[in-house]
Amino acid sequence: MGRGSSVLTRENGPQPADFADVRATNLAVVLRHLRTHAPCSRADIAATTGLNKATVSSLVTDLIDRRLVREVGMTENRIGRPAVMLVLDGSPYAAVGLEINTDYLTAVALDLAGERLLSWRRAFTGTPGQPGQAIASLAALARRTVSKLERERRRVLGLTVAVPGLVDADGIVELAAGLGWQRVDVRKSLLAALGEPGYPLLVENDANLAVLAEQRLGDQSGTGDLVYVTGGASIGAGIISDFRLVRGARGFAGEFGHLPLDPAGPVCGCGRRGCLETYAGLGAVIRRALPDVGIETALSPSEFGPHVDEIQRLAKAGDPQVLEALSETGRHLGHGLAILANLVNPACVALGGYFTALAPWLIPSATEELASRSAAADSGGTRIVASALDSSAAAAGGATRVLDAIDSGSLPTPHR
Amino acid sequence: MGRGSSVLTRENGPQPADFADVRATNLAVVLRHLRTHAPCSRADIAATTGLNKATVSSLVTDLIDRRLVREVGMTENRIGRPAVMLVLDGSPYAAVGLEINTDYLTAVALDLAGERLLSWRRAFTGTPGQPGQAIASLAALARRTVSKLERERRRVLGLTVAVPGLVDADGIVELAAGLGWQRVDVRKSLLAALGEPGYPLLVENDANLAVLAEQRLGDQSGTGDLVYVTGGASIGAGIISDFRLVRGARGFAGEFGHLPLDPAGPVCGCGRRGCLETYAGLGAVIRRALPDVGIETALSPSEFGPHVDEIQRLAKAGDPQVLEALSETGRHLGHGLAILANLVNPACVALGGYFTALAPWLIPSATEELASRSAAADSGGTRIVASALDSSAAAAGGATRVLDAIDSGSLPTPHR
DNA sequence: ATCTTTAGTTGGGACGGTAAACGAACTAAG
DNA sequence: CTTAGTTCGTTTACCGTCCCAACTAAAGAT
Repeated sequence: MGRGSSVLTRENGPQPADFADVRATNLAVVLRHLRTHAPCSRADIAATTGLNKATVSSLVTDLIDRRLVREVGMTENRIGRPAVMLVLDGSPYAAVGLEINTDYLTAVALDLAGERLLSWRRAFTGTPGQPGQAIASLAALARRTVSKLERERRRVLGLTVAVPGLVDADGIVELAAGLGWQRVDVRKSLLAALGEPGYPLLVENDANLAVLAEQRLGDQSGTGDLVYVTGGASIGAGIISDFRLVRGARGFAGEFGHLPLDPAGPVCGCGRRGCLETYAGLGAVIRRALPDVGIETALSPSEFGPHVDEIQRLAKAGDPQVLEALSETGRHLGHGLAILANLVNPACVALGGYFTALAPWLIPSATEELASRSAAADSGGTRIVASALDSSAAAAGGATRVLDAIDSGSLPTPHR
Repeated sequence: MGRGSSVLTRENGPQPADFADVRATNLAVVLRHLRTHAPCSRADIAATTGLNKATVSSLVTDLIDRRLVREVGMTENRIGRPAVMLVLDGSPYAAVGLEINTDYLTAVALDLAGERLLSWRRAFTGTPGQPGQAIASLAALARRTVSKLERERRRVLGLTVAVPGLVDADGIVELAAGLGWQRVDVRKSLLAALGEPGYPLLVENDANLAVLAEQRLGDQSGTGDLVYVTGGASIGAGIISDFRLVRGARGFAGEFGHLPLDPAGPVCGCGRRGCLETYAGLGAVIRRALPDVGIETALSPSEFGPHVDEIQRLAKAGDPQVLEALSETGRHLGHGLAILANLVNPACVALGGYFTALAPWLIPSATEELASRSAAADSGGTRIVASALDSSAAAAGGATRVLDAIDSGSLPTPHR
């Protein structure tokens, strides 16, 4: 009745199915069930998924052979034969996500169970127009990460790079204003710098990856219609609709920061007037909340952190000027979110970046503004919440994306 | 590398697959191939889809048994054994779409091959706050349509109703401003009025159905990222992203008409200021292009058609005031579309409703505005085009939706 | 000790896709 | 007319996967 009728069908071109597909699908079903419900027994899996007990046994054997699943002890003190409990096997694999941003590089690695293996962050300042240096730094970080994981005898399942900008389907960065990049083939350069590694390497917009992380690792796991808003000098949105990332024809969806709110508004860096960023970007908040901070020169990205901390401190202390500044910022943000919500009607908007730290003071006015501008009653069900993830969200999303591929049936080979 | 890895996998909950799914998938593959490539032979299908010849034979036999496919003659004058050509069998089935709008009711029926069996339109004026009457009229139209089709010995595969408003996943119309409806359970009422018919009955937003029609029947067939904009007194958008309709958590996505363009703009019917509708809605165009037409009273919906015709005539004649009015309207429309395009990055925006007739004069300025407001170069690849469909687009989309369900593998029973 | 309950395995059956061989039906050419 | 060559579609044997039912296994309950 509801969404898709056949499990196996896709809407686009002819894609015939055979038994291998059935097997892959069911392996993935078991894997996903185990990811969310571990530890549990074969019998549990059969009962919950509807698969036959015999089939589950066969699937689990296969997954154990591939070292994706491990048996771990038995249930006790219960009527009947004790059950062998199963969990995802964390140890033999790792998924890597990297993020490059204006002032830092991040690396995150997750094991198959989603446990964080490492979380590195280093300061970084790229020279606009010189993406080569930045990619070299990124490659160095990738090498260090991968070799650390390989020293732990883990196999790297894939690596995804988050870039704050427009990334097309082939991993070419069309435009990244904050980095000063234009038409940079990050995927190709990085593949070359890493010596054509065996694992898949992908490049994706940072907000798109962050929303994946929010869906998988954050509070909103299980929500099928979700938006994540990055908050920094620039603002971007990652949109998930019906469990799928909205990328658009070229992969440029989610350009949220330059949403025009007011044709008579202040001039934005992009040359137009009244963009959301000029009202709710980090610069605007700092100007509003901390007017003593110099406004004449553009703030350096590395200065942002302390200012946000200061704003948070003052807000906690109840400073009226700061509270009003945040309330006003929230209203503008809510204005922008209302536009987004009317167009894609998410169940939830998660505020990331600097918004997360200031969320308690932004959300009330943003929610109010959203409600007043929503076509549907009750804001169409859209709630605004603070992201549960920290600034490594995009990198974590990159690793998550690798795990998603595994969960969708493209399993690693049975292990040599 | 690109989109999904496994054919059978969906991202959400555990959905095990078995043989029936394989069969359904492959039946659907053949059906879809035939829809786009008919007439063609079994051998063609096998070669193009990658399915085995024997499998195709078996699948085709099955489809012929279900009377979905028909053999039609042979190839001649060719080396080798002549091929038996196959086409979708139009005759035994029909899919029905209805539309209710402020001033008309529409019924469209398509056969399996997508050929139009009937296209009815009748004037209609509902009393706001009295949805019961309107539903009775709709039910009468549905009955007439269905009985005509059954007299032709066709089986109705399904019926979908398009409503210009917010429709949730259960077919409840949350709000339809133009009709004066609020929380009307159209699906339930109509099911009751039709005596619980055997075919599936669904209710959906008009723009959502129109975009399906545009993708399937219009010029944009095959495009996976597409937007359709309805243009009448109110404006709505139907969004398809990666071949799937973007509905949102409650089904309220695509609320486009009340996009705020300017907080200092004119007051809109919704109570806010500067909504897109006040700039690009039909009323605004008429006021701009035909200032002699009374503006003091709200225009009745039934008056719209002649005015649009008049504007079109004057535009063709080169009337400078009308050309300027359309150019300005196009600019505002482009402004709104830029917001939409930055968020979902469609390959194409199709202009429907009254926009279609006036498209030649709207598109140039709209395209220019879109380009100047796009974050990506080249407008992110988004083109603005006139819809190839007429005012029955939403109803046709309703019928298309029924066919989509068939094409996705939920085939009718083998025929008694 | 026996019964009950639950877990997981085994063997048989059905189903559907694959591959290769085959007959059918045509054209081309001697 | 005969023979070769081509292509279509079916037939046959095979294999992999799932399902079902019966079975074994291992515990607590009586």
